[in-house]
Amino acid sequence: MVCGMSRTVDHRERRELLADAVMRLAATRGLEAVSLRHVAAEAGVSTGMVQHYFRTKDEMMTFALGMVVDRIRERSQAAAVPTSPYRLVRDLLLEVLPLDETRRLENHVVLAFLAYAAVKPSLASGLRESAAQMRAFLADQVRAAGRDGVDPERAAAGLLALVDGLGLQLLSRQLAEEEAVAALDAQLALLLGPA
Amino acid sequence: MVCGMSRTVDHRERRELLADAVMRLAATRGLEAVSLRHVAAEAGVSTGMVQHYFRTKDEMMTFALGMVVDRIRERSQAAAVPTSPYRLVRDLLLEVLPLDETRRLENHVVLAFLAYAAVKPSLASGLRESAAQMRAFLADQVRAAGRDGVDPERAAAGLLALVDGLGLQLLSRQLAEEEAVAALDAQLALLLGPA
DNA sequence: CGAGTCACAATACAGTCGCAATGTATGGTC
DNA sequence: GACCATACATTGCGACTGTATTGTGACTCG
Repeated sequence: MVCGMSRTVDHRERRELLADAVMRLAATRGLEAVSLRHVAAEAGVSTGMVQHYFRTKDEMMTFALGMVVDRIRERSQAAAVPTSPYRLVRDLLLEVLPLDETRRLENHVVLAFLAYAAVKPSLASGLRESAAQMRAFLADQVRAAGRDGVDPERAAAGLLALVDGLGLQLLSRQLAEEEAVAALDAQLALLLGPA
Repeated sequence: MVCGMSRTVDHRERRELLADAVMRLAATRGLEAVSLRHVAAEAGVSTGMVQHYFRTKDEMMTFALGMVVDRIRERSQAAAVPTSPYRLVRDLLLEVLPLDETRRLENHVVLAFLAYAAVKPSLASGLRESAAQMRAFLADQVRAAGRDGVDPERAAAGLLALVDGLGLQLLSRQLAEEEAVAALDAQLALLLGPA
């Protein structure tokens, strides 16, 4: 081999395997339960291997968070089939809400990291960028809907906040899934018309 | 003294002193930095004293969270001067948002505990109860406003979610304070009329 | 066919954790 | 003044943490 890549194993793949273990641990037992040994046990490998692929715990955490964020983003984009702005926005936001077990897991992880990122600003940048991206997209769609009397930027920010809050309440079981969807639909009807 | 109260010191007061230290630590360095020793150091006392007033760390955490929730609730009630439903709701929700440093601190703590409570359900009950209480109040006010076409329960849930999300984005500096207030006002105008 | 790099495993280490046990000083009760 | 519960302070312990170090096969390259 000429390039400096690894010889027989796929680094990325291994790191994602470990990050999956991080995610499961964080979601089921909290971020504080995420230690190198626990991650290794959860993934069924030795702690030495974890250290081999992540030189430090911070590196592991950052990678895991990035992976979760990427997955959410990818799934959101996959759900965005170009129909009406209304459907586009609705599908996108529904994809972000924790309405099934895997998304609950992911949102759980994001929440844990969000609380953690308030202390470690290096983690927050990824979150912020991803949110800004989605806000811009939402604003475009609201603008395309062309309802007069609504400021697209403002509406997008409001929608994003609403979805964040709904996700929060879904995670803590304060809201049933239908209620959350209904609340979102009501808001969409107000902003984008009853179409 | 006849009653079984403590002799010279006020238990409640001491516990609140320690819980204040917990809150400062949680807000500035994260929940994971909250240890008996750190709390003791932050409060300027010995770790033995912390143990004297809280038999276990869990007890300390639960008390601290309850204290924060109570403070937020008390301040909200204090802000509720009976004028129009619109003003009532607006003042209440504005009081919940992290718009100054102390409220940032408190919201920060609530967020940290919220992430933690997903794992320890015993902590979540207090949060849930407090939220349900506020939701009922909001629904009453929306009903009193009597805008037709809006379901009060649904609108209250939506408002609560919106405020939660706005708080989240304020904490992570994704939103400026004026933007958050503007988003809230826009939503209130939609729900309660432009009054 | 050495030489070397990669992928991992195992262990050691210094530090911190929650918690329990113990010591002591101080006030109230009789 | 004897007695005792309260209010701390101190110390120690076992478990656990992240990280550094070292060892060991396997595979590649010259």
